[in-house]
Amino acid sequence: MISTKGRYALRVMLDLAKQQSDSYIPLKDIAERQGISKKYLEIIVKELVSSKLLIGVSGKGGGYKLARKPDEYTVGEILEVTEGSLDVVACLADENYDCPRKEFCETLPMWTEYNNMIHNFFYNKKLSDLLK
Amino acid sequence: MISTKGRYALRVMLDLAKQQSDSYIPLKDIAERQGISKKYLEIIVKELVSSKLLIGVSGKGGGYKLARKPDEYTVGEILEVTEGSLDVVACLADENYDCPRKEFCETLPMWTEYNNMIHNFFYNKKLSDLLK
DNA sequence: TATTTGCCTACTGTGTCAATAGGTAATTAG
DNA sequence: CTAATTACCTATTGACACAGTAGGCAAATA
Repeated sequence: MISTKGRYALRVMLDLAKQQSDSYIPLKDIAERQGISKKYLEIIVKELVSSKLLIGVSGKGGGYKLARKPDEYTVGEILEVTEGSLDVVACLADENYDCPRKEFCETLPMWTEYNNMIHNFFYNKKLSDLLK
Repeated sequence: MISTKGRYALRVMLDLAKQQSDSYIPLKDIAERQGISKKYLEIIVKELVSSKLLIGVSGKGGGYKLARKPDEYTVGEILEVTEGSLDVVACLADENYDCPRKEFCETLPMWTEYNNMIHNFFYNKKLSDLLK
């Protein structure tokens, strides 16, 4: 399940991608356009800034803007910031977890296939692909 | 994220699929073979029984067995019982939720595509496909 | 200097996950 | 007929994440 965090993050990124001007956009404007609580968005946007996906500037005239061009983002990297990981089962999400059943587990191959499918799906989609 | 509930359910089904005899298998045996707490499995197996995926019989000589042949189950239906739903975003999982942004939402098409991909993946896989 | 804006810490209520605990009901083997 | 076995039922727990809310501090410019 993709949580609201990830979905909101994507909508913020798209909202900013549609602003053709290079100036900083206040979060208040984005929140109003998107119909999302500004307070809640602050949490999400903070993570996007610390992951260098957005640039934030304080003070009057400040706000947020994209750090790159829309076609230089994948949906995958945006979701990964807010969702933590796109891995679908604990066996694969936890790199240092060594499952004792992995050699003969009958379900692991399917989970691996599933995991790869999802990664391909989101990492082959650019932010710009969502703009119609 | 697929939870342990779903993953355990699949392993129970597979464990039973591998028993070629038609008799009832006690949960205790399955729990020991799979290395999963029997108490926890009870919860999961109960849901499988009430969904008619398994048949359970009480008393001495009782236990569980598959209700159909392994190639007559899809992985999707097994997971759906324990995971509640395979839908990946709230907008699509909730049938009677009418999102006011759906007509112009730029992310909805992607979620729909994603949702379809996952459904296809799991509903085109039979339980017997996991037996090697 | 006043206003705008991002940034920081903390808190809350709700829900689910992953179990555990203990008892009751059903069924058959001896 | 009785004792053993097995499923089934209700309840509880601790940990954690989600989806916010609240209030104040810091930065920067008009």
